[in-house]
Amino acid sequence: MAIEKKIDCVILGLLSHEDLTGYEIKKRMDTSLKYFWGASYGSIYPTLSDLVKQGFAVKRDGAENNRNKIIYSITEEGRSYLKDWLRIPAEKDELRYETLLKLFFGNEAGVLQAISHIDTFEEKIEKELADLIGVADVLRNDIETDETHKYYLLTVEFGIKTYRAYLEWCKEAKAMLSEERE
Amino acid sequence: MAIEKKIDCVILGLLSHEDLTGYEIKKRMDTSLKYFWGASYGSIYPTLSDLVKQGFAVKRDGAENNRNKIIYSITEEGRSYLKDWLRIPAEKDELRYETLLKLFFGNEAGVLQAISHIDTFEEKIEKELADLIGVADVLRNDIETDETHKYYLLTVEFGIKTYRAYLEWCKEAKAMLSEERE
DNA sequence: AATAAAATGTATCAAACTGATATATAAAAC
DNA sequence: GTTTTATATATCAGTTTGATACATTTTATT
Repeated sequence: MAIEKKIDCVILGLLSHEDLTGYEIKKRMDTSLKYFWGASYGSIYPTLSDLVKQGFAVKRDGAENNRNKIIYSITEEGRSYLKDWLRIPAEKDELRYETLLKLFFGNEAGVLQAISHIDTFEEKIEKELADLIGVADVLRNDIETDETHKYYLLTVEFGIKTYRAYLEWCKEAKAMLSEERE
Repeated sequence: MAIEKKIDCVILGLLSHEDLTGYEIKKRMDTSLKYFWGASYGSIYPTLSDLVKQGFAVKRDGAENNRNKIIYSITEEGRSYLKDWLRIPAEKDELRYETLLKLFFGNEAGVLQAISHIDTFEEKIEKELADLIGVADVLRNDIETDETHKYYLLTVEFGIKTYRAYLEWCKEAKAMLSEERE
């Protein structure tokens, strides 16, 4: 039983915390995980079907009150599969920054345009850093209540550290580019 | 003429510096660009054909001395397309770190395994940081000769800054996890 | 000099994944 | 009372990866 797709493991990871619908899984991706992982509906829904077929998850009808939703739970086999995946070292840590790409080819467009790209990046990072600091504060408060939050906080602190480094770089990069102009 | 695929722009960007074969483009991806962008043969060769069809590149037979290789050059139309793309702000800066994913679900596997993932990450980053520092030294020396190297250096310094932040985080994260154990 | 190994070069393909979109209902806001 | 937003499932064309096949040339080893 080879450990293949990452998306399988991510969804099982989320289901190991709590029962979720496909829609809720997508929400987790777009909030808690968005700084280091992403997934689209086009991968989530088919994967949920596969997980059920493989016996790693079970679905039940969640029509309790109102809406026709499908709630998924992890099985023992699923939890064991997840643990196997967690044991093996991470294979790939990848960054894909269009900002750096445009900067790399900056000679074609000139200094002013390069500075403009850095400005845009800086603003975005400042906003996201403020967000992350907020999340970290909340997490530090209820870290005693929920064990999983300790690990969650670790990833948030990774974000805060690197975003601060990004902002330092923005300042230095712009200074370097500006001084070239004189 | 909408600006669609990123891979088109990356290849045109590389061709704006120098004429290249598909194989050489892949090499650039795996060296100069690898810290912030990647591409596979499966996207490079078909894209080169498309670029020729669209008139953004021309190919010529490079069988001068020995090997049957195909050398691609950017056209004026290609350069103009590239400039258009460089003008518009970056749309997506994305991080996809499996290490953070495994850490996020760390509660399932425990503190020791989390520390082990951080150790692996730390070692990899230390190696890559040493690499980047070497590249930066080389670039700073010939920055006068080649204008494009100024922009190249900017992206390398981004890497150095963030990798140092990563290493700081590794230490703090491990300290936090270790103290929890007592 | 012979042979093995590594590098250069083009090319394709199944499988994975994204981004967009379609559809429908329920809750909230105006 | 009506528009807008949120909840919820689902699919699909187009993009991209990772692996592999194939062939030649250069470098390293014996």
